[in-house]
Amino acid sequence: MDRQLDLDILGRTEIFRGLPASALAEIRASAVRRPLAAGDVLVRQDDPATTFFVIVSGRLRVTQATADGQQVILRYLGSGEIAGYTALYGGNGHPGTITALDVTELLAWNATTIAEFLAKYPKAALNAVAILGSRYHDMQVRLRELSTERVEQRIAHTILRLAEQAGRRTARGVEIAFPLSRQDLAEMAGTTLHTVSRTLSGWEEQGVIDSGRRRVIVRDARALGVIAEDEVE
Amino acid sequence: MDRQLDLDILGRTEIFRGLPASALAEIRASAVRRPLAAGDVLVRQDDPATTFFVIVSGRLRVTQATADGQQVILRYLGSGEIAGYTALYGGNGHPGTITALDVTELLAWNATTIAEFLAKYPKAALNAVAILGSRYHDMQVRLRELSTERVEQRIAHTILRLAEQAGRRTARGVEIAFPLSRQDLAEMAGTTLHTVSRTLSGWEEQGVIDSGRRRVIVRDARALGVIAEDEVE
DNA sequence: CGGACTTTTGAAGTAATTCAAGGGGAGTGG
DNA sequence: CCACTCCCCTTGAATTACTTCAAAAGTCCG
Repeated sequence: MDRQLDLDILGRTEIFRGLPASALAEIRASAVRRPLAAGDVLVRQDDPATTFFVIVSGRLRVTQATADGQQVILRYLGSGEIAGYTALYGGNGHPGTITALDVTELLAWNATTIAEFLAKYPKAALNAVAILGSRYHDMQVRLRELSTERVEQRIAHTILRLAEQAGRRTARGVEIAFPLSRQDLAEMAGTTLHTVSRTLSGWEEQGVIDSGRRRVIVRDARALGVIAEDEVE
Repeated sequence: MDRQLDLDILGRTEIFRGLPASALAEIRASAVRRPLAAGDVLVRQDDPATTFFVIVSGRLRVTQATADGQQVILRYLGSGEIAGYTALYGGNGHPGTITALDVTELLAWNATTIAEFLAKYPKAALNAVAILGSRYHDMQVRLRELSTERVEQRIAHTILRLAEQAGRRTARGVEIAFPLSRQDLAEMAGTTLHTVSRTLSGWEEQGVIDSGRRRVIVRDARALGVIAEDEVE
């Protein structure tokens, strides 16, 4: 029964979507459940990529740090998404540190098992191509934003993206469904928490957003979109 | 004979590496040769991704532009590399504009053909996973650099990367093997041509590099590495 | 040798960071 | 239930790294 549940879930993940039940059963048989508590570290930056994960439930954050401790948030991961993609192709080491934000449930395989599975079921390999292609695409867009936009636009784009990815409709607007501090936003938008704080204060006054301690609610997504796109002249 | 040559070349490309000769012959049979002159545009940003390319010889540049004309150089592509990865999985549209820098020779397939090929030969799909994974990885590193480093370090990292990717040993040092203007460097490092010019002038005085009109030669890679890594305190 | 790019360099301006201090909420422990 | 503590957030003021503006000097190519 638990098995059955997992098969349904597996069949809806981005990597195993579209596979026949027999394949799902096979991959399920070699999986290991891995529960995490909030704050647990799943993999550390530069660790060898020996394990591949699929997120059953919960939320994780991927960060990359510099030698002197500054860090950048590369991505948030939610249920159905993969973690530890480097294990799919024998890459060098994990590009970042992955930390659980909530209680999180994962399925885990070792790198060789998953690689063999991709070779056996082309659909899974094609899913992997699509996942990595679209993540690559996202990064290109973020890189361009970081290069060409001013801070206010970048913060706006960051919030819009988070709202789309993890937004929850509420009475007051679209709320980002996990705790998000000023510091977190700064590490996504490439700025400082001070600038984020000042910017959000301004938007709050204009009624564009609503925010509090580690909480952001988008009240007027359209206005935020204008801020994000508006080129200054 | 021409066919034979192409099979050898195909077998050495990042996407078709490791495939049996029969598979290579099959993929060659459905390929179309596509020659480009310097300056030709292969695909335009946001165009639907209908075609997939492998570079036989030459060099291309991938840029992404904003609505108001600012642009960023996402990547340079050389022989053996793929272009138009979006066609591999039916992604939305090309993330950037791809322009030939030299006379360039490509092989082209339409998206459905290449997708079927990946499904038929898992090794090719796994190669694609590795290619996209490593490009994704590169972008994560660049994003982190752009977020946390100051301009001088970013320019140093950019030049070191280019020297590694397209460096040619010469008597005076490692020369970047294609024309590279201050503007180009600025669009890779996220700054302006003025700042690049000033920075290179300084390095030239110190004997770290040698440069001229659209030319950069790294004389002292170690010194450049120190500049790139040195955190300011 | 003319003309179009590319590069250089100075000077002024500014967006955003850094420095600094204080305030407020949420949770904990007495 | 109140007080204490730890984060997180806010806001001013000073600083600065970098851009923008401006002009001139190279350099390559036809």
